[in-house]
Amino acid sequence: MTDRHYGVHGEFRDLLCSKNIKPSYQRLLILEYIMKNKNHPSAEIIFKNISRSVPTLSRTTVYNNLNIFVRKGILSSIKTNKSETRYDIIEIPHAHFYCLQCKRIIDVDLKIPLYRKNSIQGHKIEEVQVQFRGTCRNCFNKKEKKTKNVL
Amino acid sequence: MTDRHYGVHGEFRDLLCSKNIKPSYQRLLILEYIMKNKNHPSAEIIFKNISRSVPTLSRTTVYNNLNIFVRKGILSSIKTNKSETRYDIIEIPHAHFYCLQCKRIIDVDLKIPLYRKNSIQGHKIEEVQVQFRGTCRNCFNKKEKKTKNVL
DNA sequence: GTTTAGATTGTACTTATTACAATATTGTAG
DNA sequence: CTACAATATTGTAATAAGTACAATCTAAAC
Ligand SMILES: [Mn+2]
Ligand SMILES: [Mn+2]
Ligand SMILES: [Zn+2]
Ligand SMILES: [Zn+2]
Repeated sequence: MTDRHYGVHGEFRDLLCSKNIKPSYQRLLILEYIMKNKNHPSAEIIFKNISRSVPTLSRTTVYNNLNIFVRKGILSSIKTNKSETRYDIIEIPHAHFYCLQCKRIIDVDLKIPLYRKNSIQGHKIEEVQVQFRGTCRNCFNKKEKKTKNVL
Repeated sequence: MTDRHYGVHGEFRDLLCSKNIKPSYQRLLILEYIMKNKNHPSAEIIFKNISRSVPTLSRTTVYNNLNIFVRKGILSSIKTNKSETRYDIIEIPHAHFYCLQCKRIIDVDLKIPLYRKNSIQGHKIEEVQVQFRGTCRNCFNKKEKKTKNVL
């Protein structure tokens, strides 16, 4: 909105410009949110959090811009068990662990040659997603404790 | 429905029984469809195809039973770019290629040690999904042809 | 300051899926 | 065989995530 505000987001501003996306106020806020909260948020979570400080924000704006960011290769969209889409910054390739209990998506560093292939069995690869599903460390420990208490 | 019909599906019948699922007429048809059409169908596709011969079939039955099959470990649910869930038999582990053009999900044989791990970084793994996205061989060739014609 | 392209907003709509209650089918015990 | 209980199926209504679209707003170029 103001020049001062834009100044604060210099880094994100440059990223958007480099991808030919006009760095609007809302776009910067959305990008900033994802960059600073690397927890693979959904559109709804992003909307709720930003609209606390910007009550005029529209859900449509969030959806629109997330789609633009994905198309332009800034974000990747992650689908889990549930029906909602979640978002992650595209930077160094990594895998994800989706916890069926707490619904968190946890980064998993995994060095596999897969990420470098640009075609497989004749099909042209644009993106690779490796997703584990199960019970995360936290939830597993909690369950263990409960079991012990019962004994 | 009839004993005769059950007989035809002996193999699928046994599979369901072994998982403690009652082998109802509808369940056998759904399982049979997925087993015989290994093209990762959606609930809607399964519904449309089976209801051609069984017009009384309800969408809810299809959804219910697909969910049961997933919970019991007979099927895995695959999420793509689009919002619909697609289904695959759990047998030998393999990866998938999702074509962004024709929306087909193509099996990719990929021998990676990943499949055998049962935990990663302390998180308990129940399932691994490797999904490539891009343009499949078919669609890529079609595009090539078009480009040639233009020249 | 006007113009104009593009961004945002709010509402209505779509699509996939689930909740739920009524009905139907099955398997079992008398 | 018949009655009963347990489970499955069905149809409708509801939900949830996301998209279409038209009106309004913004910004930056002239
Ligand atoms: Mn991540
Ligand atoms: Mn497959
Ligand atoms: Zn967890
Ligand atoms: Zn294709």
